[in-house]
Amino acid sequence: MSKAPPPKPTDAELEILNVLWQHGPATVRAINDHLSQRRQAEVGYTTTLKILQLMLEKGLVRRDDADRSHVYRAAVREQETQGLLLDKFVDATFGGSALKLVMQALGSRQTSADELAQIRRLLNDIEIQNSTSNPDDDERA
Amino acid sequence: MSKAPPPKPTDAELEILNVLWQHGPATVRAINDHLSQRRQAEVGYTTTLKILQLMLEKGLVRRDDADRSHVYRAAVREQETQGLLLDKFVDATFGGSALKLVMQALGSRQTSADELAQIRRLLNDIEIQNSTSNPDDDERA
DNA sequence: AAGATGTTACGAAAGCCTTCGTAGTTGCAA
DNA sequence: TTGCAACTACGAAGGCTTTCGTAACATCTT
Repeated sequence: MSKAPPPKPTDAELEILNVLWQHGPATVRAINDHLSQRRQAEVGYTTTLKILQLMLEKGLVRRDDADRSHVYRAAVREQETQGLLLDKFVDATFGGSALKLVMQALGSRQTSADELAQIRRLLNDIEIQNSTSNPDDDERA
Repeated sequence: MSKAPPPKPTDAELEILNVLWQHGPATVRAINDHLSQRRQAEVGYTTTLKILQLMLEKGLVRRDDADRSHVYRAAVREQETQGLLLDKFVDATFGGSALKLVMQALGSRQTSADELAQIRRLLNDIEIQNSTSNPDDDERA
């Protein structure tokens, strides 16, 4: 008996969320301009409006309708949402194995030395965390 | 002027491809059994059949209809298909940054020491490749 | 030969997502 | 005040995906 979990956004909804995450709260007009720029063609204004209205019902965005031009802002966090989508994707495409996904992402794609270094740093952090807070994992060898 | 590229499989199609990749060529009956087992509930036999017929039209599978029970097999490779889906997903969800995806996958998820080691090995391989075949990348520091 | 069983082909329904047209409203300008 | 421009709300169409029912056909058994 409480707030329903925020649902998985669709493609168009995710595109809008990306705009909101990147630029902060915005009017339909502003969002629509960003979308039109990001794509090849113009996006119908009412299309963007409609999707935002659906997103409002789903709880993906909030809006401030004090002014005539309503201002929308993301109601879900970027990392959480990405994590949710990632889970589904890993399940459907890689049988739930995050390792396979990472291997594929790094393997079949050119990765710069910079990025590799960042990943190395992350690996170190994770291993430190594993061995300090979780000494019984499987750290032999 | 030639063969159209194989289209992006839908969720149900991907599920079937996973069965075919894992078990090799199979009849509709066998595929349907696998799907029913993998899910909670029974999958309608004709549902599986229908999807396979659509996949055949799209070029995602081939079939041998020499026998009365046709035998289907994947017509697209696992790695290629996963790579295709991964590209779309990275674009839509992480703005095209494979690095962000990897960080998220490794960060918000417990990863075993085994897996970390495998990733380290892959990183080494990649760096070796980068520095041998591409000495001018950006390897200062 | 006849019937039961299993298989393919096909049509269609239901649901979801995206898109857009239209109507109604509000605010501003002349 | 009248008219124009911008905005919201809403309905509906179109497309795609998934699901299933039904019909037609082949195969095997008795």
